[in-house]
Amino acid sequence: MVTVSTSPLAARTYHHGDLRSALVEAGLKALETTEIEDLSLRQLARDVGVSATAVYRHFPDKRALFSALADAGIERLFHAQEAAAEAAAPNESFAATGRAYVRFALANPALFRLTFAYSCRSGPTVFGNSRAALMLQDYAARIAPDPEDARTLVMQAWSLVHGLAMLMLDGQLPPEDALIDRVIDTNSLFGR
Amino acid sequence: MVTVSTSPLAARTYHHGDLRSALVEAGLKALETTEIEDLSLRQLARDVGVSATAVYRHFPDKRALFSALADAGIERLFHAQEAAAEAAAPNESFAATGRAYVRFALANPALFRLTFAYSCRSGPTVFGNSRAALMLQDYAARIAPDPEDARTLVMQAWSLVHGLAMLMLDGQLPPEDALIDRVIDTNSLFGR
DNA sequence: TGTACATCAGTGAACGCGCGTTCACTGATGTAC
DNA sequence: TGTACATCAGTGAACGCGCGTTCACTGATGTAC
Repeated sequence: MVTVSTSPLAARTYHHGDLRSALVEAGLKALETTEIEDLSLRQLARDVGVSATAVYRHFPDKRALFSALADAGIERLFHAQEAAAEAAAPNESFAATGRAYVRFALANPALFRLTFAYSCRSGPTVFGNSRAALMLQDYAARIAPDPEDARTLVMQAWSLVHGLAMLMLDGQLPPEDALIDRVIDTNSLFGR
Repeated sequence: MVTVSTSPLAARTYHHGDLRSALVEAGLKALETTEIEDLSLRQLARDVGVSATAVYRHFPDKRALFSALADAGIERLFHAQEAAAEAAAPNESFAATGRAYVRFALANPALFRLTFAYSCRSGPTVFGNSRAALMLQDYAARIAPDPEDARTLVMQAWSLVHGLAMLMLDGQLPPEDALIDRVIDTNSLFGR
């Protein structure tokens, strides 16, 4: 990767794929160390080695760029949950996906926040319609045969993990691993 | 209340109390119609009818001003919960406080968000130490005799209501009253 | 095979914006003697 | 009772800041004939 050069072409830091995905990658990278409110369109353009105006060839405005980051965030969150489910014992996998949700939030605080701040208006990839949500609905249907009960269970489980994640991110609850395990316990909560 | 005038003294919109509380009041008022990121120190000063620099006589910086707003938000949230508990049947009052928490968030979205965004570093009034939290601990101790269980129950209940509130605020779940009642159901969740 | 032309992803300069904060100041108020 | 003085909540001008977005442009690429 060429990072700095006087030649306009070599100054670009993206070689494979187009500028669009390079910007998204740079955004994900930046969110590892930057708060949402300090993340700017201009900075991402700088990171990629491109003028700020070049961004407008690929996104209508800043919001659209951030929405693309939110989509990527949902995808990553889902993969984290999927991996956790596969690693867990079958009767523990429901709780495992919930715990993975919270741990993902703690590991990627800025991305997690941006995901929920920008996904709601981004169109078809609202979390409620994502693959992660479908997985959750699957689990709920297995525990609660009645569809109405299952739907309620989905919302309860989602609220529980989302609330725990937010409270820990906001410093209201200590972000401790043991605490996550204790709070997200399928058996004690949604008693068998 | 004098609102506009060429006389410097009459231009002030606060008559009773000091500028500090006038600023907090103006902030609470502004949060009814303004997003957090559009709320500025300068605007609040303008609302009160005072120069921006006057604010610095009462708050070291913008963060401190916003933290004062967060404190006021916690207080209001607690009162909403308290009122709901008193209005409910005794065996329903635990759920009632939780439902009031969510309804408060929906009724005061910007204030609710600011409360949690700014209370964590504001010092002694972190929500975890507030009167609202004490009330919650009371309920939990009544349901779960074991102190460890009670502590877990506190965090589960808080996470549930906080998560539901955030998901509804972020447009991930529809902000419907019936849904709040169904999700926050003490009996089905923390079964007796 | 060569030429004319459309396309389109980039460029740099410029725009207007409101912000948080600092500075030296003013002028009313209260108090000590 | 009058005077000198400290206090302190206000003032307006100014600072530097980086932002999102618009504009007219350039220059490489591909295609039609």
